[in-house]
Formats: sequence, structure tokens, C-alpha cells
Amino acid sequence: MAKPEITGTQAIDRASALLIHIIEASTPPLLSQLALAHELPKSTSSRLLGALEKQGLIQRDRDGAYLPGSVLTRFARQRNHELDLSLKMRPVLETLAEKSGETANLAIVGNGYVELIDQVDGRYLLGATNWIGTQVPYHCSALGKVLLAYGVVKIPNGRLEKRAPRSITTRPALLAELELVRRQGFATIKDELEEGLIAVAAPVRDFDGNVIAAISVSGPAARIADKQLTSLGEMIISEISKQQPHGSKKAGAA
Amino acid sequence: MAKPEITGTQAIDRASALLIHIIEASTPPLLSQLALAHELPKSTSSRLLGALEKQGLIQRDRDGAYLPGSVLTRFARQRNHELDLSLKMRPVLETLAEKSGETANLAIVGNGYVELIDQVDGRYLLGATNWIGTQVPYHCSALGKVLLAYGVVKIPNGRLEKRAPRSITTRPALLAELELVRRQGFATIKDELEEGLIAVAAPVRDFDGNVIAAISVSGPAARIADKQLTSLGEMIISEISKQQPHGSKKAGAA
DNA sequence: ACATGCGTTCCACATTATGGAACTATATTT
DNA sequence: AAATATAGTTCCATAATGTGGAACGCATGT
Repeated sequence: MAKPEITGTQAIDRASALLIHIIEASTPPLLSQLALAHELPKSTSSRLLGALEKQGLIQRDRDGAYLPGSVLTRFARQRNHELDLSLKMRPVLETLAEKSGETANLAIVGNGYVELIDQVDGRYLLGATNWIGTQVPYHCSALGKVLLAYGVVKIPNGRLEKRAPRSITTRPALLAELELVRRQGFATIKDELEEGLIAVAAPVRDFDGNVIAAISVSGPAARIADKQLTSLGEMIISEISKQQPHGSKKAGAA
Repeated sequence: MAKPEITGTQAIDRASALLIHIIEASTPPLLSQLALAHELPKSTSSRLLGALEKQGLIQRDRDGAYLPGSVLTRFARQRNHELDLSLKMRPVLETLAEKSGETANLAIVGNGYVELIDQVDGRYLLGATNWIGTQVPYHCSALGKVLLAYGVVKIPNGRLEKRAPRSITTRPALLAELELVRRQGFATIKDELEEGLIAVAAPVRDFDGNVIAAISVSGPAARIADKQLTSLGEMIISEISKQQPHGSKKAGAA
């Protein structure tokens, strides 16, 4: 007996399923579509959805299609998830910058570009420019490759810009590279974003294991040998997992 | 009372109330606290919360306290709210650029700076540089002033940088300026971000009336007379409200 | 006018949610 | 170590609650 199946929750199960459907739908579903998809009578759907709407968990557009409600959109926006994230990842960046001596960055998906949201500089002068706010394309940065590889963002349409001598510019090559990233667990670039720039990046995952961000270490090719890339990648992975123990054990927190 | 009270939804009403409580709580509540606050028996609370947890709408931390679940955190992050927004606001930027001839921008709060997420250039060459990705401080941009004035972001700590001859650099002056913005409904700058640059910005609101972004029109002082500022401000406000009819309930037929 | 598709309201019915009590698991106190 | 308190889960008899077919409303299209 491994199934402690909760019972007496039919209504909530159904309503939750509808709510989740609405939250995750790429295009706002109509009542009839929801009813069909969940095999519910229209009357039942109407009642369930009405209740959710009354609470502000969902709302309807002028066509009557269902959208996430104000409670949810407010939660999504007001709560600065990025800030939470940078706060939580700060120590990781610091440790990485300390151990490697190079610059460490934290990035999430941005509007067409990698969005760098935090940085800790290494101990060298060369390479410590502030990246925050710069426009880094996905396909030619280590951070971007990680975000692409794990499906956090789709490969952008249009041409792949040749930013530097060795930028990847064809889709097949990029796809192969992303496959490699997934196999290795980390991404690298060399002369792909800027001549002489090397970077290594690994994914940051949430509670559920979904990739939500990436952390990189980057510096000049003059200081980072090719054979260090793997150990750097593993260092990043290890530091990230130290920060976010993927289990659910005891840990004092405020 | 003309209240079309929906009935037959007790379980969902209760579960929704609990869910919302958890979403909006500043500190994760325990089952007993939820039960107390909502005047429910522990057994009922346990069952309701168990159902929500099973669906991934809520999750428990190691103390057993309830947090928003993976479905919601994923929605909050991955779902590119900015993209939705730029898509919806594109026509407004286009109309404004068309009507005024100047550059129109859409911005949201960013990491310490105004984040410009879309731009439509005007018909003049002068002034059409691409702002997307640049670091614009809140206190010396029209967009930033709007975001500050309506509390979308707090006034940053630390000194107020003097970016240009007439940048506001003291807190009292800034507070007074923000009060003016709220009274007018729009914000302006002149020689505050860059010498010779004039901009006007107005707030973009969501369904509920919360300010979530700002739209500006900007150009060289040489082309924009002081007395045009008000009409520009009103034009922006009017175009935004055309895009988002503030009807809360039924918006009639198309 | 008629047909179609979407959504809401109604209501008889029994399935489903309810909540008190018993129980388990951890802290806290004596 | 036992006693007490606090937080949470499971059980189950009971009836209140949610259910869904049918009828109705209300647009839009033919």
C-alpha cells in the first residue's frame, strides 16, 4: 500500500485541474473547451469556473475566454522573483568568484536576450566589466546555451548573429551544441561572444527541478585553459547544488 | 439584493480562500493558522489543503508551512509577462510614434534600473537611438518617475546620480516631483537624463488598475516645446486607455 | 426565420464533502 | 522518563453538498 489517496475532494480536484489548465494554456480556453478537455458537463464546468472567478483566481476576457485572475497576475508580478533569486544565489556567485578568481554571473531569460541579473567580479582586473544590462544573445553565450538547452526559452527566429569569430551561426550546429550541453550538464563558449572570451555556465533549478536560470564563470582565454573547462563546469554545478539541496530535509531557516 | 450568488461551491470557495491566503501571505502559514483564520475544522482544512497540494497549486516547506506551488511559481517566472505586455502595447507605441513623430518606449521595473522592453522609432533621425538594454535610472527618466510615483518600485537607496544638468538629486525634490506626477497623471523630464532630451511618460495599468509599466514619448528639446508637454502627456494617456478599455464587467458586443 | 454554438440556471437525486473523535508524531515541561 | 501540549492525519456515520440532464437565453451565421 503506497497510495494514501485522498478522497472527498472531487470538486476541488476538478476545479484545480481547470485552474491549472487555464494557467498553463497558451491561448485562453473557452468554457466549452475546458468542459470537453476535462470530460465535465457544461453545467458543472460553469459552476466550478464561476466559483473560481468569484474568488479572483481566474477572469474572463471579453470573448468569455478564461485567463489567470488578478490574484495570480499580481503574485506573478509584484513578488520580485528575480530579486529572490539573486539573493539566494549571491553566495554561490561569491564562492565561484573566490575559488576561480574569475567573474561570476547569474542570468535569466530576458526579452530576446539573456538577462543578466547579478554579477560578482573576480580578483583580476582584466575581464571585470559589468555585464548587467548588456544585450547578450542566447546562441553565443554560455548562459544562453544553458537556457536554450533546457527549454527555458526557445531558439529565436531569424538569423543567428555572428558576434565573434567562432559564434555558432547555423541551427543544426546549435542543436548539436545544445545536445552536448544537456549531456555534459554545463555549457561553454570560446571566441563565440567576443574574441578571447571564455565562459562556462550551468543551470539553476527550482524545487521541482525545472531550470529557471543559469550561472556562469567567465574570463579571458589567456587565463583559462581548455582543459580547465570541465572542472570549472563541475565546480559551478557543485556550488549550485550546495546552495539548493535538492532533497527535503531539515534546515533551520527564518 | 441583486446578488446572483452561486451555490453548490462551498468546497471550492473554502479551498480558494485558503489558496489565496497562501499566495498572499508574507510568511508561510501553517495548517492550524489557516484553519483558525478561516474558521474551519482541522480535518476539513487538512483535506482541502491536501487536495491543493496534490495538484501542485501549493507545496509545503520542511516546517510543514504552505507555500505557493510549482504551478504558480512556474507561471510567475516562465510565462513571459513582458512579452505579453509588449505585444499588447505595440499598437500604442506605433500610434504614438506615428502621431508625434517621436520615439515611443515601453518600460517596466528592472533590476535597479528602468527596463525598456520595447521601442518604436519616430520619423526623425535625430533621437532614434535604441534605448533597449541601456541603464536608465528611475529618478531621471520620465518612465522611471511614473514607476516611482505609482509605487511600482521604491526610491532606490543611495545617492541620486546627477546624469545631466537638471537631474533631480535630492529626495525632497524627487518626492515633490512624484506628487506632481500623480496629480498630472504623467511625468516629464527635460535635461534630466541627457542634455537636450525631453520625454513624457504615462502609466500602463492592468485589469485591476494597478500600474505595471509606463510608456513614453521622447525627443530633442529642439523639436518639443514646453507647452506641448501636456498635450503629449494626454495623448499618451488617451492612447493607452484606448488599448485597455477599463471596463471591469461586461464590455458589450464588439 | 431557422439553425447553431456557447453559456447559464434549475432542480430532483445520491454522491460527495463534512467534522467530531480517535490517533500519531514532535516538542516542551515537570 | 513520564506527562503535557501542540500540530497534523485518518476514520467514518451522516446529511449537506455538489452533480448533471434538460430547458432556457443570447448571440451570430445562413
